[in-house]
Amino acid sequence: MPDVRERSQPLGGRPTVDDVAAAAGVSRATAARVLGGYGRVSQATRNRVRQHADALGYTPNRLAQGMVTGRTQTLGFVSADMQNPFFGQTMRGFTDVARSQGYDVVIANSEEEPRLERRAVQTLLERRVDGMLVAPTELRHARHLDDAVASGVPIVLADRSVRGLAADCVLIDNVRAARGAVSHLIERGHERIGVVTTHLFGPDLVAELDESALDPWHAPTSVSRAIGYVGALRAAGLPVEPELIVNASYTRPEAYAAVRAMLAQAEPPTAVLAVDDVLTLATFEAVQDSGLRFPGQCTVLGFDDLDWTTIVRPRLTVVAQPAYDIGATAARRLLARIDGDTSAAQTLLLDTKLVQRESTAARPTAAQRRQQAAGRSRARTTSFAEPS
Amino acid sequence: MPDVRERSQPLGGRPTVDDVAAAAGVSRATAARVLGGYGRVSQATRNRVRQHADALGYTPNRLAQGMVTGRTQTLGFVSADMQNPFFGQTMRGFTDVARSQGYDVVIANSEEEPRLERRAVQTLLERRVDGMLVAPTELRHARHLDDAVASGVPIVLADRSVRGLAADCVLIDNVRAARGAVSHLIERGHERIGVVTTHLFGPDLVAELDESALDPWHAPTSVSRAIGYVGALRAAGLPVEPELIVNASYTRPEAYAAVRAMLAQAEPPTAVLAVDDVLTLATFEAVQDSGLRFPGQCTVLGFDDLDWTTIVRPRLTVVAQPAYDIGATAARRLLARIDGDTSAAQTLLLDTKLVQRESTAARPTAAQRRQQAAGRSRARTTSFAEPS
DNA sequence: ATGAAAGCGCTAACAG
DNA sequence: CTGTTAGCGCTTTCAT
Repeated sequence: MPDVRERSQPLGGRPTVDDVAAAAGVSRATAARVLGGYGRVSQATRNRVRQHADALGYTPNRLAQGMVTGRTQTLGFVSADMQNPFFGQTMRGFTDVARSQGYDVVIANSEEEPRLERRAVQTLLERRVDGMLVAPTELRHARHLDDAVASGVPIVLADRSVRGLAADCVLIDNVRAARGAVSHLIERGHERIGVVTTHLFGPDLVAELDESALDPWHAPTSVSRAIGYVGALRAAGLPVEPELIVNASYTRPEAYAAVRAMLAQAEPPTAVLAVDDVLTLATFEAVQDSGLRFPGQCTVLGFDDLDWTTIVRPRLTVVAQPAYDIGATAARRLLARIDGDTSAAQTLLLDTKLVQRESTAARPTAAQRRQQAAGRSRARTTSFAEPS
Repeated sequence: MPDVRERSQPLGGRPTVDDVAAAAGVSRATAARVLGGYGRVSQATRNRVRQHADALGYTPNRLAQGMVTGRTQTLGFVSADMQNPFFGQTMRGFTDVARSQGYDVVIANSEEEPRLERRAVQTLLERRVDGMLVAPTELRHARHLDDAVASGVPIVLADRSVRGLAADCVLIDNVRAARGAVSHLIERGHERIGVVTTHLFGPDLVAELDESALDPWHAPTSVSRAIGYVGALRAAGLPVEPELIVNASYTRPEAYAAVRAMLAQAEPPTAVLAVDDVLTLATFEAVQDSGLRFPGQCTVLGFDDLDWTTIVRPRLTVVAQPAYDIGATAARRLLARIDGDTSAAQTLLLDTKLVQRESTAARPTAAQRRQQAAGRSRARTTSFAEPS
């Protein structure tokens, strides 16, 4: 058995390959070969080196390895907010496949701020990550990403894509997903359907939301989804009514108030699509509190299949995004690039799923449809039973 | 203006300090001094170096820096599951303060598996992180953490603590938090209170849950909270009834079933405490579906203040944990250690908050209390209106 | 104020 | 199969 203290460490100084080599009585190269698991070494010396290595408590230094190999076995992940469930799942998928291939991941969040995103990307570059995922903040143009791509670091965009950027991209077809959801509502007999979205900016929302007027591939996801909503109505020959389009700011209280306001109009919608998890929460609450209890009077169809959507009664029908898969797929793309894939940048569209639950099980009643057609005053229904 | 292509890079090879030095016509040391921001350099040469640096697109190599300085400006974060909202918030707090001090963070999740945790810690050690947070899986003993501490890397435990480990620790007083919640229920007149927890293991749950029988500081959080529940009942002179203690496995469907079963007994509780977010979700759903509508018949008090707790009516009273602060505080502790703080390991107890909302606003009715006393058959109430 | 030289810990030819 | 020799890009004495 080798001695445990063959060479004392000078204060936090961990043993190195040289220490192990000296202890085992072999050259640095040989020790490095067995410790690093490359080259050929006889079984005998291999054992001896290993023995001394863990007697000394040897821990390889990845910095040094990266220094010479040029690979750090590290991937970067920059998203708007790791706390958001969507990105949380995406991150999970990303790290899972990364780890399965021996990669670790360093994270950074941009908070939707271009400045922070730039800084994050810069830091990752300094750390010499082997590749990075970014959920970009600026969709029309991102100089720092162009530079990064040009420098040769594999980059994969997730959730959103940047116009003209030559990088792989993993996302869903937001227009299609929203269109499918609204079509589902139309099939179930709804004719007056609202939408709760955000990030619209033009003075004329309806015109803005025409698919031909705006490139939905480089627009915020909420806008693309609103475009899908309009598309579905148009395809069904239904009118697009500005008063049914809620352009809320991205906070729950404000979205709540905006939805309540929409619901308070003379002819409220019989169904409303909310285009992301936060808006879904706010919309659900607003509909519930408005007294327009669904699914009888007003149905909610949400985005993102979070846990709570199944504890409410009726359970919510939602458009589920493959968040985990987006992350996992992005990581795989990155690893492929790292392994030398030099094919043209590709955009991977992952499927969304309309999870049909009770909130859209019922169709509007005959009375409601009459009302829709005639435009009478708002129907009343019993509100939620209050705590006794 | 310096030339943009002063020295061509041989294929992904980024410009180095030497390149910049050559371009600027100074020595490597001088260039390094201005680029690294240390030592004294005249304003004139400093400008010149900077100029050439960004003309070349110089990006410092942190690996090399770490190699020589021994500091990587990196912190590690290993938790059970980054996807869990609690850890998501903790991670956010952690990374926020880390970044504010120029540190990045690499993450890993243990999935509650000791083997994965060990591997994660090992990897972080190889990466020479300057410190790491770990939410430990094994609470009685963790050799790998002892080793890590011994090797000199600052470690901070979060959410849970390991017996006998000489490391800083940031968590809440779980016993106290649960006791406070149950006391709140008792004050509101409840006398028959249930608890939904997990990870209990003994044959005699009640005996096991005696604070004197088990060290709650090194038990799973759910067990510590159950101990707090028992403590509150005992302090109020109320009996601890085994049939009111649900020991569910940590999955929503199983917890749901277990709670339904408890609720189906002849004398259901008038209030039940769920000790974490998942169990709260399951408990809420079970109470709702049981027809024992709260707060009239049965009240739920949950753990973790998630978004959905305010969309249900009545809104849920919960014990809120300072998840973000746990992460932020842990990071600060780590940074202090890195900066040379050699004081004894300290345990920081952060406050929880009982967020009182509607679910515990009402007291049990006279009828219920009579029933509790007499032990009659279960009361019936109108169930939720079903979709029409 | 600036330069020269010596490594940090490891891998990668190239010899033997 | 094993040893020798160069560095990777940077910081850091120690001189000048």
